[in-house]
Order: sequence, then C-alpha cells, then structure tokens
Amino acid sequence: MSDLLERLRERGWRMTSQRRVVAEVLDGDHVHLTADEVHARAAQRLPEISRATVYNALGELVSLGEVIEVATDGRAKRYDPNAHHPHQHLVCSGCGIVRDVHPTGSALADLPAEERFGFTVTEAEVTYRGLCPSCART
Amino acid sequence: MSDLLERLRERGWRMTSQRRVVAEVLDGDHVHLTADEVHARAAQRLPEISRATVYNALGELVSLGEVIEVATDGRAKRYDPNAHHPHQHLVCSGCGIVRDVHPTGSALADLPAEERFGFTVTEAEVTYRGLCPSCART
DNA sequence: TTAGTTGCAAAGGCTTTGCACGCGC
DNA sequence: GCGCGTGCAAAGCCTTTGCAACTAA
Repeated sequence: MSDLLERLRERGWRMTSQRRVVAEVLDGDHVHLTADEVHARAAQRLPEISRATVYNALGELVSLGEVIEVATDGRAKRYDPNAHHPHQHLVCSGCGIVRDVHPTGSALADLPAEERFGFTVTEAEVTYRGLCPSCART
Repeated sequence: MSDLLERLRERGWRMTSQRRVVAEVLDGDHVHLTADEVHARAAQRLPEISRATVYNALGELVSLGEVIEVATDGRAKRYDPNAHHPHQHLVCSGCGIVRDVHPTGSALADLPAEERFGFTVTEAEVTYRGLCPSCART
C-alpha cells in the first residue's frame, strides 16, 4: 500500500521527482533506513539525486508527522514511515536491524504526576533490545 | 555517594588521575552529561585532560556496564552513571535535558512470543518525551 | 510568475584513530 | 620494566548550510 504518496499529495506537499522517489523508497512495513540508504536506493532510480535533497525531504516528512526518526544507537538515525500505526521497536544489539512490534494490549502506563518534574509529557516510547536469530548464532 | 569509584577499584580498573576525575564528574543522580560536558568539567580540575581520553574512559565505563549511553535525540550522546538502579528517562524535546524516573510499580509488559521475530529479547527501555517547565513557558 | 526545491561543495558537530611519550601496577 | 593509558592532531562519519540554477503550481 502506498498511502504515503497519497497522503502527501492530499496535504499539498509540493511534489517533485526527487521527493516522490524518496517517499516511494520509504513506503512499506519494517522499513527503517538510514538517510544514506534512502539516498542509495533513490539514486538507483534517479542517479543525480543529492544527499542534501534527501535530507531535506526526510526532515520535512518528519515535521509533517509522516515519518518517525529512530535513534537506534549512536550511529546514523533511521527513518520509519509507519507513523500512523502506533508501534514500538525491537532492535538487534548485534547488527542494528529494527523490527516493528505492536502494543501488547495493555496501554502504556502513564507516568505518575509525582514523577513528572513539572514536565508536560506528550509521548512514551518503548524499545526492546536483544539479538536477532542470525546474530544469536555466533 | 561515590559507589562508582569504589566499584571501579574493586573491579581492578586501572586508575589514573584522568580516569578518576571522569568518574567523579559522572557520579550522582540525574547526571546526564555529554562527552563534551564531561570533558569541560574534568578540565576544571585537570586542565591538560584530552577529549580522546574522556571518550576512552566513557567507552570503557559503558562496556563495564557502569554507565549507560543515552541517545536522547540527534545530538550528542549523554552518559548516565545510574546503571545499577533500573530507571527510565524523561527527556525534554525543547532543550534536551534528561531526568530519571522510576518504574511505576507495574512491571514492564513482556513482549509476547509471536511478536519476537525469533529475537532473544534481553532488555526493554522506556523514554518519556515532553517539555520541561522552562521550555513549556515559550 | 514566483515561491519553493535542487545540486554542489564546503563547513560543522561529534567521535574515533594512529602514534610517540608517560605512568600505574 | 611492561603494558596500558594519555595527548595531540588528523581523519572520519553523519548532517547542515549557502547559493545559483531550476521547476511545480
């Protein structure tokens, strides 16, 4: 399903060939590419596309709330197009691969007021860590 | 309390003046400094200390499991010495400040087997996001 | 037409590395 | 004394920026 392109068009996102290719590359489930990987895949279809353009497009998609930025570890950020389906991440500590997992039915416990330090809390993010089957086989 | 120094000594961590200062700077609650901040504070006491040495020491403390690396956003990593007290983080989306918060009594829901994709899951990490009192006042 | 987008190349922030010197054990 | 730790400076990776040319609406 290519909801992403559709939604972007509906929201009046100025469409260019570069932006279209970026959105197409990101579309799908369990997609968590780095900016560089997005650039590489986009360049297969549009060889002249520049890294700066990819970063621009990614930054806008994040601002629009269509894509989520995932800081899996200390390396490059990954971009997750699954912004409209609430989910959590399962990250392999070995190779860094990311899978989407879905809330376990029990809603995320709210942070009690006495633990908020006066913050306005808007979001809770859960990350599971472990080893993927192939890294576990070491 | 300065458990950290004590524990490191017990574990046979080779002690030097630089490493001692790094450990001292990190010691305490709600401490979440960037490598650069650690370097700045260490340099107040030991002006010649180099950034590379601070990075080396931090890397080892993380490997030893005495300090946790926190990737708050896209900026510099922060280092949290509170590794022996399980806790979660509350991060300000405005200024990046981090506070420790403690498990809400209800244990972290386990990830059901059918959501594990064959991973060996060892850890679940929760991060709350929002605005701190001072950033909320914009 | 015209404001917004692109590509290039250069700069920037954070972190790591290579190597000679120095110091804890 | 041996081996690990340190400092320096340079390189590295990821990302952002400035600006002239271009293009979608």
